[in-house]
Amino acid sequence: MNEAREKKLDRLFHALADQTRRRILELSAEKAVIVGDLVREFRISAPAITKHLNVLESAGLLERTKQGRMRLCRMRPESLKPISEVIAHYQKFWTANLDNLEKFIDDLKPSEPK
Amino acid sequence: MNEAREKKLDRLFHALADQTRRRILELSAEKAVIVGDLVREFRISAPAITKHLNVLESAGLLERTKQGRMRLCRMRPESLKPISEVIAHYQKFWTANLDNLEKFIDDLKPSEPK
DNA sequence: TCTATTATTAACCAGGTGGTTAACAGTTAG
DNA sequence: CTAACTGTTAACCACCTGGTTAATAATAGA
Repeated sequence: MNEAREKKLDRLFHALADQTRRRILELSAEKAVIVGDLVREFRISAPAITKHLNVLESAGLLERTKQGRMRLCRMRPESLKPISEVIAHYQKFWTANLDNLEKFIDDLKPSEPK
Repeated sequence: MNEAREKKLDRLFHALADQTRRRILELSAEKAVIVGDLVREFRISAPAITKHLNVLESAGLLERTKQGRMRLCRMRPESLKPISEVIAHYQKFWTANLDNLEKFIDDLKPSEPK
């Protein structure tokens, strides 16, 4: 019943419970993206985008930096760790696909440090 | 842009974005639990619990069965798979802790089939 | 059958969410 | 300095959320 952690999870799950926000994360995961590009990508107003960015930022999922008169956004993937832990906690109840997961992890490894 | 899948993710993430609902899942993950016990566990009214159960059920996270005049609830852990996939998609961006994750998976395995 | 128990539905309420338009602020370029 | 561009803030709106109490439905037990 760690209250702070529970509130953080509230913010994380809520931030992810929206298609537009998940899309923003996807677009900003690999490289920083300009806010204006997001406004052009989605068919909603600039203030609406700003609000989504605020939600994502206050959940810790994204960080914004200034660059000239433009703002850059970049997802912080490691912010998903708490959710990953929650999910992992329940995976033991559906262990049927455990081998698949293990294989997936192996595929993920870039290369053996040897 | 699979619309149905995105809506399912909306419902899943939204259902999880509440401490009470996450707690209900925790309580009902290992064994079915009686609705009345949930009402007693939390300090909110019975109708409030019913609403939470509706949210969880419509997200596919929980199923209810009748037993006499009582209702039993049980979490469906495999319903978390879609979220697990989303998270896994981003884990490659925080591969620093990949070894820890791998170790975690190994710990999870009940025993080597040998 | 009549009563008590268990849970849901109905009706309502305060507060939050996601969208809008209009106004503002900061930065770059002429 | 002035004008244009980029993004945020302010004010507003319809709708949803999570809670309440009161009424209802369904089952069990006397």
